[in-house]
Amino acid sequence: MAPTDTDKPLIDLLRARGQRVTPQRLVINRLVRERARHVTAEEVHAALARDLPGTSAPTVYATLDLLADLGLVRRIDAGTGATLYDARTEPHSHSACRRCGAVEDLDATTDLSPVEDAAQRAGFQPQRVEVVVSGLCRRCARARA
Amino acid sequence: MAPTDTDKPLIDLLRARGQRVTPQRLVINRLVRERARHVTAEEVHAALARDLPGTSAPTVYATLDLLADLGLVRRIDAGTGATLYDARTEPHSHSACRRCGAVEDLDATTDLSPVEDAAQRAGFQPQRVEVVVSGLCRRCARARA
DNA sequence: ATTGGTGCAAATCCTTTGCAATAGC
DNA sequence: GCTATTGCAAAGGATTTGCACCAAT
Repeated sequence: MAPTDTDKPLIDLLRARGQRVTPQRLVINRLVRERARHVTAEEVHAALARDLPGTSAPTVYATLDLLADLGLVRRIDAGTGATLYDARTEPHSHSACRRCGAVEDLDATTDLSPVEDAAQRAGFQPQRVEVVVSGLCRRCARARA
Repeated sequence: MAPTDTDKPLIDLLRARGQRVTPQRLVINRLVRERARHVTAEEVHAALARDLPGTSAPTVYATLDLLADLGLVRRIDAGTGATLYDARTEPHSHSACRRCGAVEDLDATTDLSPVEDAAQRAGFQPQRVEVVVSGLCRRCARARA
């Protein structure tokens, strides 16, 4: 498993936390990055069948959660059934189609600090703010008409 | 099943859509309203054991979704496992604790129209915007320290 | 050599589906 | 009476757990 540039941040973070560098972690990290955004655990698992056969579903889930903890990926709960993992970690919103489940990025500049402030005022310790617009994607809106 | 004031809006909406007025629908509607906010389908089902024994889980789910369709309740997907149903339908944000799963209302005045606009620009037909702040509630933040 | 990670299988949790029986309209 | 709703049982999908083995440090 020769280290690549993609691996470096992960390796450093793992070492810093005294956690182990395993092929599963490296490959899953690569997969999430090279794929289109918004992958499900299931999609990662399927892709692994090629790159690292024998990898188990629990390992995929554990590793994706680890990457999220490390800040390398972002978890998205768009209410479409499966949790999505996004290699794009900077703040952005998502649209989620109620009918087909498609989730897309939205580039909107909204100041969400009032929401975080409200949370803090309530004694809550905010870590992340998620904005999901639900409705109908272009295709499904057309199909309905 | 003597009609109450709580029932009226539901009855009117059902009639308008040619749908039937059933005891299950009336009671579930009442329950969601009289309880604290953010009830799960499971909680409603449990409460029904008292008010209308024998009601099935599928009926609870179908009815809550119907109420959401009618605009009488709001579905909330806070990423805490179960879908929540909220009798408070006007726009407001939520905080969701990563550790204990507690979901609370947040009263923050944020203009979310830029997000809706971005969605529309992308050809998406927005129906609702959901804002969820995830982090640690007061209790869990204290417990961790 | 330690012990954190992994794979396997099974369990759990939430929700939906298929179908016959029931009850609104 | 017609057909939407219901209940039952069972299936389904996503994720987690328990435990023995393996491999990174």
